[in-house]
Amino acid sequence: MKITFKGDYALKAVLDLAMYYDKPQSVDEISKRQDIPYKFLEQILLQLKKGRFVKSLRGRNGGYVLAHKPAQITLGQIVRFVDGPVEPISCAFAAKPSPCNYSGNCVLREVFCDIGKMIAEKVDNITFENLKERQKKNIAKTKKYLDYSI
Amino acid sequence: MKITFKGDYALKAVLDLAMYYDKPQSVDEISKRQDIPYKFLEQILLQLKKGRFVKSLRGRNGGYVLAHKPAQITLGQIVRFVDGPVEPISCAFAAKPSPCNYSGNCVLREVFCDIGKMIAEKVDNITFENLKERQKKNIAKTKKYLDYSI
DNA sequence: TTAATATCCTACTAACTATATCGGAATAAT
DNA sequence: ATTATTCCGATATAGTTAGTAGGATATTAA
Ligand code: FES
Ligand code: FES
Repeated sequence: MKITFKGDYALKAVLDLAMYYDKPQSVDEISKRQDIPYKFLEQILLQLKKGRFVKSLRGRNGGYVLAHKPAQITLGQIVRFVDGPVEPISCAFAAKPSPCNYSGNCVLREVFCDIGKMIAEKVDNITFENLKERQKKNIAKTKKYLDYSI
Repeated sequence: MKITFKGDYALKAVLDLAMYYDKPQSVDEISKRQDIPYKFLEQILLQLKKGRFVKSLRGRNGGYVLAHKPAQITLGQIVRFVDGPVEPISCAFAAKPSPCNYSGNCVLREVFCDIGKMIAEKVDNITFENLKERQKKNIAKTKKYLDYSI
């Protein structure tokens, strides 16, 4: 699993939409809050829309909303959709593995598959509801710290 | 962690040298046994030599040998040396992390770091002695199967 | 001594990927 | 009509990947 800037931006955008679940957020708002280049984010959200992770509302006061509840979207889904398989090498892909010649008993493959499964289990068990809650706690903690320091 | 062809080839080459620990193996032999393009492998072995993972013997009857015992070389060392950090994104690099603006309390970073540590722990605890033993068992198993099927 | 067999070294290339930017069309609210 | 927004396709630029090419240098066997 290599997470590119694009993938990272996508995760941030989805998390942002999870935090503001109730009303549509414009590309501009997300872009500024998450510090993502506007035009790049535009592309990414369009892609996420094609993947049915978000919905859009066009025209004035438009923007994006999540297509599902945060608890129903996992980190793994977004990462796979934007950055491809989470396994470290193609012979270990869960979906469409392409092993080398010694395929059958390649020890490296066994190791790569182990690692792939570990990663998959992790990312498939983290939802954006989880992330949202953790984010809220982090913000509260920072606020507390700031309150004390003033 | 994304393992490239180059990284995969490097691992195969080192494992091959671990299997034939006693005498030097030429690029040609390794290339044929492991099905790696000759010229590419040449480059890779030179790089591994710079990294002090292998030693070379020049001239006729020359070749490469491991610079250390298989038990002292880990999967992680080779992967890092050839393909870079095993963490999935730069803000989670153990060596030189470069976090985003919300650095301090970025939940995504926490997750990425968790995953990075998982991967690191795995690859740092697999030595080429381990791999060699597993490989031998696999070969024995295949042989047994072939013996029965004849 | 010479031929054969090796490693060593630098440079080159073609295809692909990453990270955007640009310019405008379509849509909807005010 | 004006303004704010999404939508869409093209372009750009730099870096990475997966090699290949051509020769220099070292060692040894005949
Ligand atoms: S099957 Fe992946 S390295 Fe052999
Ligand atoms: S620090 Fe890596 S995404 Fe925020």
